Amino acid sequence: MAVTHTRVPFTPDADGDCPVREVLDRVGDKWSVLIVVLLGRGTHRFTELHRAVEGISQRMLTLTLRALVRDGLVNRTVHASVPPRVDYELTALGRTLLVPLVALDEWASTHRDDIRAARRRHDEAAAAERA
Amino acid sequence: MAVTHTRVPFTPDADGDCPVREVLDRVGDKWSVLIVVLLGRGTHRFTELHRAVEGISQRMLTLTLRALVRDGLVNRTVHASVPPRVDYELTALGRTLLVPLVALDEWASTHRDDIRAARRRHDEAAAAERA
DNA sequence: CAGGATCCGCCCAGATACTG
DNA sequence: CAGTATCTGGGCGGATCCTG
Repeated sequence: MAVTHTRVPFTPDADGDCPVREVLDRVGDKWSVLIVVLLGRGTHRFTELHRAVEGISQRMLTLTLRALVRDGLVNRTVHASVPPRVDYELTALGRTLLVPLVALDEWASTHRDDIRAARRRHDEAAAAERA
Repeated sequence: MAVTHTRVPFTPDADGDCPVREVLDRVGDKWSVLIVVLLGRGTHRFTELHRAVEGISQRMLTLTLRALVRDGLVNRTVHASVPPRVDYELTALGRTLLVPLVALDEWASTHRDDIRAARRRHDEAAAAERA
């Protein structure tokens, strides 16, 4: 490969690997962020999450949670009882992730109107173009 | 439907809409973040970006840039010359986005080893399970 | 209740060829 | 140089059915 010169994604490290990609693959995921933020408000059970996230399929919830557990962001606790009860909660690591996510949330809230306005302007300009 | 109670994605607004989704659809995108950060370092031409991002197809670069321009995050400037020259640069809005993105970057850099370790632990535990 | 397993459609992204 | 246009497949995610 010898990718010499300007490989410039987000502070790539010496290994030539990009740490941000690993994170973004999780953040970029449609559901992960939602779930992390939700769990930031407290422990939840599977079904609670299923209802709360709304729109997520059972399958996706399972897969997303598995990935989060694997990454050490979420703890899964099985209570031996009938009916079974499984609790999900953020790990310490997961809670630290909450900070930048909230920053992003605030940016989104602050600038959503700007983005919408920009889109409207852009689309109208494009429409005028075609006319 | 009547999803009254706990619909809890990221500070949903009165409209029932989630501003974060709009942002995440962009941030989550594999390339957008890379390009925004790249442009954070200065103006670039199409081909420069194509080389720098590395791995991105021409098509995806075009589509990504279009979306960013539409959202008012990036300016596209066509210089009437031969050969043609098109410059891309962040808008003021785009530069404000840089801040939370860098926060995320820093989180990623700081905790990448934690995540890797967690994954290793998880995978080894799973392997031991099967044995 | 908390998933696992399977099937399947659809969309997205890559590759390729062409153009102002 | 900076794109557009078209085809194509692989994968992601939903729906459905089943289990401890």
